[in-house]
Amino acid sequence: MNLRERKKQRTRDALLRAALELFATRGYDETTVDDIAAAVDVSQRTFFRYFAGKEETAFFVPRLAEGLVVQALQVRPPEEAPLEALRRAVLESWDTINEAVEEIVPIDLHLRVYRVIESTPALFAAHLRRSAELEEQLARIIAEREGLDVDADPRPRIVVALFGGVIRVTERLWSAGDELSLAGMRQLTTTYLDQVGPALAGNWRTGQSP
Amino acid sequence: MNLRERKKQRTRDALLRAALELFATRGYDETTVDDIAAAVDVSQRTFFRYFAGKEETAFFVPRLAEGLVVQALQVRPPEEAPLEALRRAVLESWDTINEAVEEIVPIDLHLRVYRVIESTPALFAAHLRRSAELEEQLARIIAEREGLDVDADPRPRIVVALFGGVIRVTERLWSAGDELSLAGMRQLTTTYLDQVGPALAGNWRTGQSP
DNA sequence: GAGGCTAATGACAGCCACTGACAATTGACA
DNA sequence: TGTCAATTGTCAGTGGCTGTCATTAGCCTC
Repeated sequence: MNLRERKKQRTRDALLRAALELFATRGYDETTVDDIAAAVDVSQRTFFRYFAGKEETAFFVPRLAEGLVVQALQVRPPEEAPLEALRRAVLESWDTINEAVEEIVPIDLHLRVYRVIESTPALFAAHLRRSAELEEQLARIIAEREGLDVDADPRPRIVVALFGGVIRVTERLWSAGDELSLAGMRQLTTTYLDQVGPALAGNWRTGQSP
Repeated sequence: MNLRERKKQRTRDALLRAALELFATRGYDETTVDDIAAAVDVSQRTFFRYFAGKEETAFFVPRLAEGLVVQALQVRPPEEAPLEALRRAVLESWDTINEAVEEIVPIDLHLRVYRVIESTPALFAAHLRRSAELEEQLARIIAEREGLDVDADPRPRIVVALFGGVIRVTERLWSAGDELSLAGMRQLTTTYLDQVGPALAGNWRTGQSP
């Protein structure tokens, strides 16, 4: 990589980290693009040459994570039931996300930013839209695994929607609590996924609440 | 209602209809607030005195519909299982939405706008966020019906997430097709909800696809 | 290693959503 | 009818984002 490329890379990384740091400390709405550019000492115009918008910086890590989940699901053995495959794919991807990102964005910084995403309406909305797109991809993979036509059979999308719903419920709970670690998230996710069966079983009022 | 109030009401309605009409014909991003204000012959500033933002006009009907769903769920007999109650509440609310809105916004206009919502990234994201908030409300009602603490027991939120997921899958499919009527939506919804059981049943590969 | 080429940057102007402030208008009501 | 308050228009400004064009800076060749 020549000097020019290295310089670009450094500018991009600096902008990214400056943006995330500002979001985490000051808040998303309270951070202007000018602030970010100023922190790296480049013009605002340069920022927009590296990122399509302010939002894009906030979703840098989630974007990588989504890619990992898709990859992980694709290599799951096809004998696994859909929900099982999804569960393992997600848990697996969290094991690898750390090393995949740490050098560009410290994972702790991302966890702080994640809280901002969940608590900033504009970002939360964008997050949900991204999740919807990811779910569409996952549904297609599941359909393929099962040898189904995703546009003719609703079951793949339904299962993925259920799975995604549980994940989102977990994310909300996790980001609202104070156990902000990957381990905590992992823990919560498994216990919540274990509740899917009970939640869909007949009568709640006879059993015991967890 | 005195003259002043009537005038305000007329301005509000005119802005709303002008906005929706423009969105439906020209597209959301291609419509500026100035366009909307000009169509009603008021200043841009006046538009913002009636609506918090451009987005708000697009979600006028969905907003009413959400209220109807909440109401409908609240009066469902508590013996009904959660999914059954949700299903009936939604179908019921669609029966009433027509008369509740028709005089302000023709339902056909809304259906055209709904397509725009689904196909415009910014609006779709906002739609998902609104849905998330609605689901939170529904989960609380379900929890209450079942005598559970929504923050201690994940099951209400999980069931509602599943239900919401199915609804969203149907909405997408419906808005992508060309059967743009309430009846069509209703039809799709019931058939999809009927697929929840099969989707969660053991092995897909043994049974027949619908 | 000087000079030409191209990619990256900065500076500037402009659009659009949205907001605050203030003055002008217009309905309400005594 | 005149006073008061609510509604509106105008203007100026902020922030996200884009197009344009001149300038700068790394790259590559002779």
